[in-house]
Amino acid sequence: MKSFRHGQILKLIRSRGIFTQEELARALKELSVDATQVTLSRDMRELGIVKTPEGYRQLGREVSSETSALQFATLASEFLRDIRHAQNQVVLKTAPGHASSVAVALDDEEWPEVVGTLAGDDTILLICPDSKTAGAVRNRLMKILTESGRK
Amino acid sequence: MKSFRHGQILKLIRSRGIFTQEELARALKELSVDATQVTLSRDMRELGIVKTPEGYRQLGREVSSETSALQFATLASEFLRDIRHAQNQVVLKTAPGHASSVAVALDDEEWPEVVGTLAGDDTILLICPDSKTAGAVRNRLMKILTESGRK
DNA sequence: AATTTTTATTCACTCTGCTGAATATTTAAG
DNA sequence: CTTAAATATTCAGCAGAGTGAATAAAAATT
Repeated sequence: MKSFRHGQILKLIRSRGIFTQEELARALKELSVDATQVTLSRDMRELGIVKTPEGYRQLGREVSSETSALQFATLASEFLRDIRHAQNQVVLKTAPGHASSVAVALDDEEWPEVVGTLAGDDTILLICPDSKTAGAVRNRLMKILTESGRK
Repeated sequence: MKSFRHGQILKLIRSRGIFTQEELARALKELSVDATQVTLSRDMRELGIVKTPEGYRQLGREVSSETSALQFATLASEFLRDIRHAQNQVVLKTAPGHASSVAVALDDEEWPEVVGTLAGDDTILLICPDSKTAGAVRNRLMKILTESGRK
């Protein structure tokens, strides 16, 4: 529900003026989305929404920093199937059709040791500066997998 | 971990003969994947792997039937941001880059009321036979969202 | 400045998916 | 047919994410 609620929140604050979180809660309810003020407060932060005299507004982009790390780990443990290392590249295999999703989540993490990312249907190619770094990336990925799922 | 383990299992049974689940467990361990026989038994079923005189073999495709329903609901509640209905079409908005992932999961469910699916970067277009069906699809999707996340 | 309104935080609960230990069942071997 | 090996199932525990009630803090109003 969270993501959909986020979508509806953005839609609402763009289309009309919303001035309090309680008001937002009522507006969401009309769209079949139930949420308390507590939840909305969290959402505001996660979406990077601020209060202005003209109502709530989203500034810049979503605050993905805290979210994305979790998201990549989650997606990886859900869809990542293989990790291979060749020269300065790391090749990831995912479940069919899920490569771009995993790649986007990884991209959001902005690893300095990854120069670029290319996603096909079930394959992701990571370009690293050199072979050694590629190896390190592979290890880092493995670690994420074994640590998140815990066995 | 599960998905990666699945990937490694497939890699193993393709590259060399594996004849028991205990043997598989040992082979996996060398790839840094720990799993008990219980887990492997489940994996065999989920992957549609059968035992043959020449070792384990995967037949046909993955048995996604039980898995995919969960997977779509999970992905939808994670990435779906908006649902709109126009004529015989339903347009879904997702988080940037995650459209194909959600579309694939939905495709796997093989809803009879959806004639076809097209995914871009953050948008999915569902084609239905007619406007009424499209409306029903929208409702069904909404229901999945509100029921899975439970408020 | 005092009071009310609005927003943020803390804490605990729930729900879901994954896993393994113990155990039952099935299959293979003798 | 009996026994041993391999596999499947049941049950319970664990961990992570999301949420709300109660409450604290901050902002706005008077």
